[in-house]
Amino acid sequence: MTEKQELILSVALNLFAKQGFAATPTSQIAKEAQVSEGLIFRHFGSKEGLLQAILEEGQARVQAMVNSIAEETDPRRIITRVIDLPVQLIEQEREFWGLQFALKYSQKILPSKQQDTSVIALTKALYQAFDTLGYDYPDKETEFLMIFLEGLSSAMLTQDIQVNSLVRFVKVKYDLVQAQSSKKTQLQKV
Amino acid sequence: MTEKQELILSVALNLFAKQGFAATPTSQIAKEAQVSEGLIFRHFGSKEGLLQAILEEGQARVQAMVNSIAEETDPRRIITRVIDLPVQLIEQEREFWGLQFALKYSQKILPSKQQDTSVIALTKALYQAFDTLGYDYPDKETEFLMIFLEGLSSAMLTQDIQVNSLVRFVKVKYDLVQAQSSKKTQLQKV
Amino acid sequence: MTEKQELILSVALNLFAKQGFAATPTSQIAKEAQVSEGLIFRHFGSKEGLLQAILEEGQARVQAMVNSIAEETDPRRIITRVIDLPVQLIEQEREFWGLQFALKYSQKILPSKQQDTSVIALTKALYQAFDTLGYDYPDKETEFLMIFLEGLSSAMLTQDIQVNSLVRFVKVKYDLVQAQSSKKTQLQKV
Amino acid sequence: MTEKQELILSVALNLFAKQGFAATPTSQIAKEAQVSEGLIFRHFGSKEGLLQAILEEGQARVQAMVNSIAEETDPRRIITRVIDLPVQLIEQEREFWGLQFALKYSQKILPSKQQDTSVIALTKALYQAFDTLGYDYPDKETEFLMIFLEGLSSAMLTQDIQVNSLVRFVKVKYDLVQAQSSKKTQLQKV
DNA sequence: TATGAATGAGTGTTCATTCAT
DNA sequence: GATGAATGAACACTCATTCAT
Repeated sequence: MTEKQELILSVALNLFAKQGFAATPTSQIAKEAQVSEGLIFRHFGSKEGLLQAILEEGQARVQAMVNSIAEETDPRRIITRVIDLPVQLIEQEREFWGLQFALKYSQKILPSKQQDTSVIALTKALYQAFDTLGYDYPDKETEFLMIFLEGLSSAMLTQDIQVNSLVRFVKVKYDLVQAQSSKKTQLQKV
Repeated sequence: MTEKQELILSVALNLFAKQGFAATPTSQIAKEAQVSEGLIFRHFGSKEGLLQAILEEGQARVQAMVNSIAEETDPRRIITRVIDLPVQLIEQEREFWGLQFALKYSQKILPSKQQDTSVIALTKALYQAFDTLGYDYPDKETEFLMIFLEGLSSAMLTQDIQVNSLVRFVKVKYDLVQAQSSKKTQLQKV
Repeated sequence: MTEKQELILSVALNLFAKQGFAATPTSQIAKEAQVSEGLIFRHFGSKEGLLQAILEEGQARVQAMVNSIAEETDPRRIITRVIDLPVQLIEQEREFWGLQFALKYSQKILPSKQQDTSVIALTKALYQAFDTLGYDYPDKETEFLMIFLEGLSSAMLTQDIQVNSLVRFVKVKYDLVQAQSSKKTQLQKV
Repeated sequence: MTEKQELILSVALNLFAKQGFAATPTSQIAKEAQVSEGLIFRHFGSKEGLLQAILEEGQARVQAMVNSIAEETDPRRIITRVIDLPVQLIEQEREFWGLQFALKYSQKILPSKQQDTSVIALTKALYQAFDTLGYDYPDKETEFLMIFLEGLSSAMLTQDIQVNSLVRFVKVKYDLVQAQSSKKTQLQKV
């Protein structure tokens, strides 16, 4: 991966995230990266190929974090880290994840099996954690949490929310940290 | 709103949902609606105007349901109906909501104040419900549930999930229905 | 076929014949026809489609002449008219035939069954003429003449030849006209 | 002419013949010859220069054969060999001649004086042969035969014809071989 | 109201050619 | 000699939009 290739990738991610994939002409990428337009096609074959390269680079980083979580043994720690994951990812690479979400609904991308792999690994780890902790419906519990986290990611990207206090609130729900007050919630462990 | 206008709107929604807004040429809409391309512009001014019209028509229907929920007085009933709302909406108008989600991330959305209005009304209703029921952090509880429901909507649109059992699971968590088994969950009411 | 369509067709034939199909950009056709480039694609779908339209228009005219020959009954008259055909065609529409020949070798065109049809009809008519006249190998005789005429067409398009005297010479060979001198050729009727 | 130069020439001839000159990118030639694209330009200066080199190499081979014919003294033998020439050339180097014909009509040809030279030499030899044999219009006779042979070459390249029997038929016409049957043709020696 | 011919700015992509190494 | 990254000028084609009828 040459220097210019990295440059193109980074400029393209910027623009795709800001303007959307379809709305970003390759000519603009070339201009802002100060390379010829042809170079994009020499290296990535097509605009779509460029997008793939961006996604693959990002997915590699996700996979590393997911693997690290899957290796944990303490169930509480697994759940905690899964809850923290979207916040970390999005804070580190907000643009990448904005693009990722935009693509999910745009009929453009078959989510590159790697993403599926991450999600599956995460799901499995969560399930075992809930199971170990004696939750009665660990599968539903897992599904519930995963869906919430998808919503959370989406909200972080599109709204102004106070993530930290919300995350803490969730962790209290799952008994991962002490509530600051002594009061209990009414939410039940099903 | 003449017959042809309705026809254009309906064909356009179909195509936008299936192919995406940017990827659907007005020529295709015209052909499938069997009207001339010029007519679209005479009626809706621009392609963007056509999109607005679709969105507004849909929002009107949402607003009606939201208002009906906001008029409820029983807090449990409010929460129940809020939880049921996304399922109802998406089952009734899956195409419309697919488009709505696609737009949300596509930098395209001029968020049509009406949508905000609905969300605000819903948020307020939920907050009062949780407050009435004595939840300690009704604001966080509201935020949590709203975000979960956003995730749920998204999951319904992009994955194959068993909504009914999941929704029931959630309702048990919020003590809105009896758990089928006698077991309790570990989730705490914060 | 609107006025502008005809205009495009005629300008395109001019340019294709002069510069070759591949070497003529649609932008140049548009500019010289003083229409927008998009109009070419609206009417003919693609550059290739434009070429097809040109060829079909020309083939229609050929077919008419061929049919007229095929209806002749006098064998001498048939042969005479077949010999005269390339000269007439090329003198009338030199550009069209230049294009036609260029295409034949350019791997671009499958010669549009209509052309085959004309050739077959001509071949059949010639065969019957030679047969009627008692030639021993009317099939070979036909093949020989057809191939000569192809060479003649080619020569008319690429060289400066005195067609008239050459054609007369050929007609004498086939005993269709009187030799101007009394001498005989040595060419044999096989 | 190094080994790599020959390799490039041969690959390029293959591709030009198969796909046409304009439709063959230098990148493809480089890839199939397993050399860098730059090397083509170092050796041949330009794509056009590459074509010239191919053409010249081929012409050299033609010239040799033509010279050999021109040195014949027996007029019958000259005519025979001229008739056989296209068959031999095309059977030996079909690709080269396919390219040659394609170029002839493609407005591309800078007719490489060498080709003219061959044709002129052939024409002169034929003329003398016909003259010696007492043909009344040796010039017309020559022109006629040359044009037929051009048609024959073209037909060999574009159609499926039985060349051998046709060539034999022609030779009988010119009284160069005995007809297989005893019948005579009606073709006259003008 | 309704048509559809016409526009023109833009899009992704190709390709012969150059040049630093 | 040989490479391959890099260029930039084209190219075919698309599409939202306009307008005369």
